Amino acid sequence: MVKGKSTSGRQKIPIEKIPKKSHLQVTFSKRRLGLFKKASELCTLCGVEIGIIVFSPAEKAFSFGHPNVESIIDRFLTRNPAPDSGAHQLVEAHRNANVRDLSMQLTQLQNQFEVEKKRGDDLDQSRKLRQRQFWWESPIDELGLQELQLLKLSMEELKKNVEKQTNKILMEHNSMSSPIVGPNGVRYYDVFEKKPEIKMFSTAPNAYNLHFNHGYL
Amino acid sequence: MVKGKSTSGRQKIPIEKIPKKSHLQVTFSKRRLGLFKKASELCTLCGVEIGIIVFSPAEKAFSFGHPNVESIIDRFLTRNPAPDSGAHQLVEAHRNANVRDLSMQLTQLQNQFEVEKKRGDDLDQSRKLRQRQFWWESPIDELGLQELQLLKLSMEELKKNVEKQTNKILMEHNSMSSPIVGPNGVRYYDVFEKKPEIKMFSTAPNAYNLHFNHGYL
DNA sequence: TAGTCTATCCTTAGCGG
DNA sequence: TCCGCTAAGGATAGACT
Repeated sequence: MVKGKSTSGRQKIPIEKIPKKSHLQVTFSKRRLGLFKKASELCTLCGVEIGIIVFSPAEKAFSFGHPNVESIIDRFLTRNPAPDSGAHQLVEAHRNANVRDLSMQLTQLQNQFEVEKKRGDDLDQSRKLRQRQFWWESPIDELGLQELQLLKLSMEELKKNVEKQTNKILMEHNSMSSPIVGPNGVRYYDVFEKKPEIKMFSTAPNAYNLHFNHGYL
Repeated sequence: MVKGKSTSGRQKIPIEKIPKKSHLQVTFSKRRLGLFKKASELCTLCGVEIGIIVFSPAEKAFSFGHPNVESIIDRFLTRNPAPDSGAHQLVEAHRNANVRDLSMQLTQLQNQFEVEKKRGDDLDQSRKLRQRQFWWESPIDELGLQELQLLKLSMEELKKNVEKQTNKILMEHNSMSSPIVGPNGVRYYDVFEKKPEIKMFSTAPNAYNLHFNHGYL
């Protein structure tokens, strides 16, 4: 879409029953989530316990509770002695215990779920970030001229460095008595118990801010 | 009061427990009222029934309810708008239904959880796989001799290909009338409405099974 | 403890996909 | 239905009263 004034932005609405069903449904969803979010923030900020119950226009029950709705209700009813027989309350309490158990499992699982979801999202995002950052890994025919030229220069630089490194390793080998591939199947690079310590490539000139994985080029 | 920067305006605060008691108290009051106001608006806008219970840090209970908290709680516990006058068995049945609901929610969430966890694990694994597969992206001083030689050959190949591609694009440009950078700030490669269709690098000889991201080298 | 003010930050109405 | 976007309107942290 073109830049200019694409969408309309928020308008003021009077606080009265929304006549249009579809609007009402959307507003209900959004504001219910907003309400629960505010409640959750209040929980975290002030370390308090909150329970919310909402009956939707379609008589469906939504609830929010920290740590869980049942226990809040339980506590509230206990503090406000309801018109109930004492014996009945005992039974009630017992039953609530079961429900509490379930609710607690639920809440706990919800938390784990959030954590896992976030992990997945983070990984996804870092993958996307990586794709943007390492533009030169795109299929070559999708790169532009400027990018190709940059890549070419960087390649030349890198090639020189690789040659240097190769020669260096070869020279080190020539001054050693052990063979490149040992008789026991020892691979040639197993003989480097100490890796060369000079990070030759980290200070390469004309690096053009490209970097291989860890900041080297 | 004078115009110039009299008071400080809202600052962002992290959503975590407020350490300072006095701040916490103020925030609790303000946000509790804000929460109740939001709830009231939701009631009016959508014509729904809401009950909220908040236990303050000082264990004091605050509640909001439309039409009133007790009826909401009752309805929630029984999932039945009718007051439990005599039909205790009915209430019982509804309560059991409530538990069943919870169990179902739990099961459902457990399934979702499994799915999300798997997604996370998969992403993680593919990242690790990628690190093994693209060994040549490791810091250069960690590569062995054979690997370096391989890399060098591949680099020479790649460099040649990049040169070819660059020249091709340059030649295409020279045979066109439009300038590389247009007067309106059109970037040089915007003039390619059709990307070159030949995937020159996908059939490059001596590719040594290396590939850039999508199988090209 | 509660109310006011202001500069920000956050929420969400209206659209579009 | 649910997602995202944009910008107007609303909520609120901090300071003061």
